[in-house]
Amino acid sequence: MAKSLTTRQENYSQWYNDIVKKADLAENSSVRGCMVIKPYGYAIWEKVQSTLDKMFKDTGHVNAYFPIFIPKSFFSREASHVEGFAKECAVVTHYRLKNAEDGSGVVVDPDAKLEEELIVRPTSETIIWDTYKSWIQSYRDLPILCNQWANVVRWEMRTRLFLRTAEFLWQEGHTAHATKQEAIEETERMLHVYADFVENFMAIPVVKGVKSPNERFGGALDTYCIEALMQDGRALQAGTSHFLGQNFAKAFDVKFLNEKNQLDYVWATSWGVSTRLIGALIMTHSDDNGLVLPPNLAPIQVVMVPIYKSEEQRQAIADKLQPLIEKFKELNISVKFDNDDTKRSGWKFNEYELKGVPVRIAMGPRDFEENVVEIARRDTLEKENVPFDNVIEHVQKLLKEIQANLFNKALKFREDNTRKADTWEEFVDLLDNHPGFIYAHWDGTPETEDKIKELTKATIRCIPFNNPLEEGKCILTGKPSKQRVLFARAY
RNA sequence: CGGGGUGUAGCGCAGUUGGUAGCGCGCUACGUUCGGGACGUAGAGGCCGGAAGUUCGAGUCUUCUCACCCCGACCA
Repeated sequence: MAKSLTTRQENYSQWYNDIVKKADLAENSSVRGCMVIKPYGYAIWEKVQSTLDKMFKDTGHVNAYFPIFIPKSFFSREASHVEGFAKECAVVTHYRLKNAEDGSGVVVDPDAKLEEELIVRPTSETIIWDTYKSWIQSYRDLPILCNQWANVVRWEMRTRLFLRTAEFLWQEGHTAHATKQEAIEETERMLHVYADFVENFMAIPVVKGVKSPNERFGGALDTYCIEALMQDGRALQAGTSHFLGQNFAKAFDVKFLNEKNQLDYVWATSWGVSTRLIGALIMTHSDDNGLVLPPNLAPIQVVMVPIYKSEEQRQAIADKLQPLIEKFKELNISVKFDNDDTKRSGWKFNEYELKGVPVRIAMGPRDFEENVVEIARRDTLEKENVPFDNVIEHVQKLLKEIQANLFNKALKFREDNTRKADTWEEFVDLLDNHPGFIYAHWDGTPETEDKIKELTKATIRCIPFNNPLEEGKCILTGKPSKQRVLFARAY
């Protein structure tokens, strides 16, 4: 436990893979760079989906679905957008296979070559704006506030489960607005929705801010982001919200008539979070005993394990616990009663610990006699006996407490690993010896940012919102700076 | 695409100077157990990544090939 409060670095990647494997979340597929999300991992993603989806709808958004294939020519319409994605696109060139003449199996039919190649979407701005063109004529058609839950493909050189896979699941919101102001407000609103979700459901504290031009999304005028700090001291971008200006409207010629009967280009935003959030969850809360899930996101919030010697005992305990199970269900607390006779109780304790189930209730013959249950909490691994009649109340309170505790613990970790650097030597020393968030002065130029990245692998994670102004000198060039920005090595 | 590594039972691995394949976990059956991944006994499970070569004989040597992993470049 203490270990998770200091930065983990050695074998971090092995530690991470171990947890993914032991908690049965996902595995590498035999298909290059792709991931199989296993049922338990997917259950967590479904929790993310359903919660976010509700939040989107509460802010006026609706779901839709757009094609997975994007004609190649669409990409060339927005120059900086292509640049951002061209190097990692999967391309469909043919539409048919045939049996090889030498009988060696199937081959691509050379006669079935597509006239124009199709790109498997790495993101959907282009196909969506091509579609929006036909949806928008008047200011009365605006705003369009669409989200889609989809898979996207980015042909990454190196992949890591959840953090970077060739194919991943995400949601992408694409909105169209009549005014610049409204689009900016939407961009900000959705970033705050993300921050709200990540902090209050995933229990991961984030820094909200705006990206430097270098780190900006291809085609955006501004990229807002939430940045979290992982237990090895590296930053992870947990979500982004882009103000796209009129770039895509111009590229796809999407104009509308405003109230003054003037023709104008539509203003756009896009925003997304992906299965990468699961990676963030793992790297933020897990300890040496495995995954630790915040109650608000756990597919199983409470697991009940009976301990018994005989079939009669087993039955008696099951009968005794039954009303609790029903009560939990009534209260919308997801509960699993693991009455599986093929596994021993000790085995189950370990199993659910690895899987991060927040609360475990055990009842054995002794507890049965005394009319108590043993309640164990995953975050601190503490156990206590609770009178049977108080269980429901106790668990309700405990779930809230665990949720808060996980957030506070992660927040403390972040604070303990956030430092200021005033000189280059200090900056480099911190990166090597105290990895984490580093606030430092920067002269504001992309060249300097590039140089810093080249020298140290550290990047500007964001310029935080409400960043205090402060006179200083750039750590690299010594040129004047008006504020510190957030640096870190990142995933 | 550079640099390093690994392919042998479902998983993790061992395999000596070349002599016909083993260990741990898991799995199956039975019994004893059951309050933190139980134990015993008996089993099932392998063309040693693929191809070619050297040899009386190749998991082991040679060449080629394929796949995966790690470290870089790229990235949500």
